[in-house]
Amino acid sequence: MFSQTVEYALRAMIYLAQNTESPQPTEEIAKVTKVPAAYLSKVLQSMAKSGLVISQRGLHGGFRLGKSPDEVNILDIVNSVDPIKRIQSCPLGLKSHGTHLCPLHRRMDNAMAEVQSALSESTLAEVLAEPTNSVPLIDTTCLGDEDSQ
Amino acid sequence: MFSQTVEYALRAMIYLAQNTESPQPTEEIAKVTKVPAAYLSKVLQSMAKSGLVISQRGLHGGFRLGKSPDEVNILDIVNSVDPIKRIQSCPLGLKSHGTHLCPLHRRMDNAMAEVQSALSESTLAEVLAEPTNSVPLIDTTCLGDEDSQ
DNA sequence: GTTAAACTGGATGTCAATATCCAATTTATA
DNA sequence: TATAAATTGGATATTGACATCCAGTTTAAC
Repeated sequence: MFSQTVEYALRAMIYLAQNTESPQPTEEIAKVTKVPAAYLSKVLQSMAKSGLVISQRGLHGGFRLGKSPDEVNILDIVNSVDPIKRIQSCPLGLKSHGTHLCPLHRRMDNAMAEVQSALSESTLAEVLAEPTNSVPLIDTTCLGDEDSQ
Repeated sequence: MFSQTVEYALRAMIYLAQNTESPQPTEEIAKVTKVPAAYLSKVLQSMAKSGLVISQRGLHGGFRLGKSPDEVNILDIVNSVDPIKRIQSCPLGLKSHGTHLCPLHRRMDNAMAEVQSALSESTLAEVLAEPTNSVPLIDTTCLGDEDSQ
């Protein structure tokens, strides 16, 4: 459903939203998010091109968010690395269908529209503010939370 | 979002729902659905294993629906060839998260749940019964429907 | 300026999804 | 029972997603 690349991009963005005080080097992000560092580098470059993150070269460089966490929603991240392609016209190229999708493709496209809608409703800030025992990227087993679900 | 294989499977099932009087050979289905015949053969085999279609070898053989069109929904078809994998537990393997997904993965999984829900609401029969100028697989440009949208 | 940390871009490798081909088998019918 | 139509299963390409590697460039700090 969602590509591995999307999953990696989301993790990296969460990490950067949790660490805004200074640029975070790829190696550090990779370690915490458990993403292959060399590949994460490409994903971050891709997100830098769309302005989701800002890169800083050189000593003490790394990546930081390009926007405030409350200005970035999940769909922005997904679309940055692996855009959801809506069905714009008949996949069979039937001329009489054109942009007026048949009931089958209308339903498939509606499903994708629902995904877009759902993902666009949550910002990074909201995801991180939600009260929970499962904080994204953070393993609390070492913190003695035996009462958690 | 959805694989090419899913698109092919849906087209084939629509075709079989439109032609229930006799088994339809792969070549014929491929021609109408514009799917590579050799590949469609594999897709049909896959759907035969899950009972969505029934194969008949030999002269006048081919494929026919394994169930009535009103007993097959779109999700059944999608799951038959390319199952939607829900997020069952933390993709990072964080023990403290386990099956209690963090807000990020909860939202991604909810989006997938919405897709499942949307796709499960339409049967083949409903898709084909819906009044429209764009009948699935059928190109009406030759029929003089100049008033269509 | 030198150095070490860090990103950049290109080349390359790996693997699963997509796609093709064909010999073997099945089967209706003449 | 001979034949032609059709699926079956295996082998084999092709392509794009995922992943790795490295030489080159940038930059903070000494």
